[in-house]
Amino acid sequence: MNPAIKPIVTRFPPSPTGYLHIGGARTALFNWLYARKTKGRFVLRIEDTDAARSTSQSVDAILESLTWLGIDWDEGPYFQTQRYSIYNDYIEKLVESGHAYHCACTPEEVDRMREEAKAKGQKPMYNGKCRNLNLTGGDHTVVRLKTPDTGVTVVEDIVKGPTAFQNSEIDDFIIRRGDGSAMYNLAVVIDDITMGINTIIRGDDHLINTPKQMLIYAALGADMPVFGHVPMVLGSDKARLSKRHGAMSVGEYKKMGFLPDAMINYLVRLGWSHGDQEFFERDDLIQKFDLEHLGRSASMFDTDKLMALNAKHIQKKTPEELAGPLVFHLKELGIDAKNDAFTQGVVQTLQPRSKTLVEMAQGAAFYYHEEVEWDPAAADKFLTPDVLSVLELSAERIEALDPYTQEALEAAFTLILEETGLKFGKIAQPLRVAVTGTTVSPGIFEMLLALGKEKTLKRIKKAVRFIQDKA
RNA sequence: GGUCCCAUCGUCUAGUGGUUAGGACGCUGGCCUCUCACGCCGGUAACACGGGUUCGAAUCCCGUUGGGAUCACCA
Repeated sequence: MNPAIKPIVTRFPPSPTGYLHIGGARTALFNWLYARKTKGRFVLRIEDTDAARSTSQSVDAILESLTWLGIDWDEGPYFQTQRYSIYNDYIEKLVESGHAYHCACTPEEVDRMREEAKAKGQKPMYNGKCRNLNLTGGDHTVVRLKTPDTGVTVVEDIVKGPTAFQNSEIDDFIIRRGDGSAMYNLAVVIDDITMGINTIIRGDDHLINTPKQMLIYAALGADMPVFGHVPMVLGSDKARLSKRHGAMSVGEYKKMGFLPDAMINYLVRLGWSHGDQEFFERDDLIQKFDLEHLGRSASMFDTDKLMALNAKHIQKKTPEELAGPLVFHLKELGIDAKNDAFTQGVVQTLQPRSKTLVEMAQGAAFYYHEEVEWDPAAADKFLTPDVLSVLELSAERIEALDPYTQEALEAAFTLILEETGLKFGKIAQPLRVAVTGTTVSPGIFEMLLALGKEKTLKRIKKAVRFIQDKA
């Protein structure tokens, strides 16, 4: 198949009944990647025909999450609620061609049929009562597809392999409700046909719908798309991912300080592989993604691994790229920061030691505070009379530094060490506590540099006074 | 229950008849070191079970077991 002649067209069709969750994001990602890789098109379609559960807030949230992940669409979003007349045209066609028929049976009647069938140990199916009655429709009449009684429908699934379903297992399912609205299986097929979708990658909870949908394609004489059903993402107890497994919406992961690139990297590896490679950047992924290496078995979501990947992506990014998102997370901590040279300097010191942006923001807080806030225990242990003179000397030497660079700082302390005969370990912790307030921080020199001369001096001097007062 | 799908370290996976079964996360020993990290070196740990096919099976077939999905005038 020459892609120049027949471009790949994929789609993502979320139901706006909640936020974009992890599993949905992964499905969207697979479709998007495949479209991008093949230079095809990616269509976004909102399946909002369930009026009771669909909300516009959900639509907004889903669009926002996709945008955050960097998954962009070439067409849409289309809304199924705006396409009812299209579905009806096709349903009429199906009735006229004899592939579908009106059915006047009430839901109660159908329930009874199912009960009776069950009682006889048979499958609970519609018994085809109206099948050959040639009803012409009317109030509360539904339309059913006339499905074959014999033979098999084989889904040539590109991830599961060929999967056969006995047509006798498929009953004459409803394609249009009594109120005139189209049912899911019909709407999906008509949408996919009219939108030119030729590659459908979706969760394997849809695998059982597929033969029904294929029957509609066949009845319409339409080209069959390529199907690929990827396994579900499970929670840590191997049950389908749900709220009780913790965060499941993409938005929550943004709040927790994950990078979109890390999310994408993690999600794609959940069910797809490229040999031993674990770390992928966007462009690399678009280039390497394929359908051949999609996995067939379900996988569990593992936050630890996401975390590790996030740390790697944080390390790979430039301070410029990270400063913006960091500002957002600093704001969450009540810190007003800007994406400027100062923040970028801060980022640089924290990059190798932050697994998330939240962690980075917490580690960065001390840089922004007007006054140092010492951890009592740390101050008690390290801001002691025996380091008073070194701290004073440090302040003196730092004050004289011009220019204030990391090299100059290192040189100044090398000299102090020589003069005093102290080991660096002796003065590093007191200095760290004096300036940051805690015993944990980035390396002394890079940290003093990022903090700036003025704040550094102010804090060391404050520590000196603190020790003097204590004495 | 019927139908369908799935099965390699705890987790994500590589593997497509012949490998000391590889990598990553986690856990862990060590190195590095101004703290915490990063990084580097090493360790731990898997082919669910039973039958076949084959000179030879993680790889192919069947069964068992165990998971999952689905059985609507929801999507």
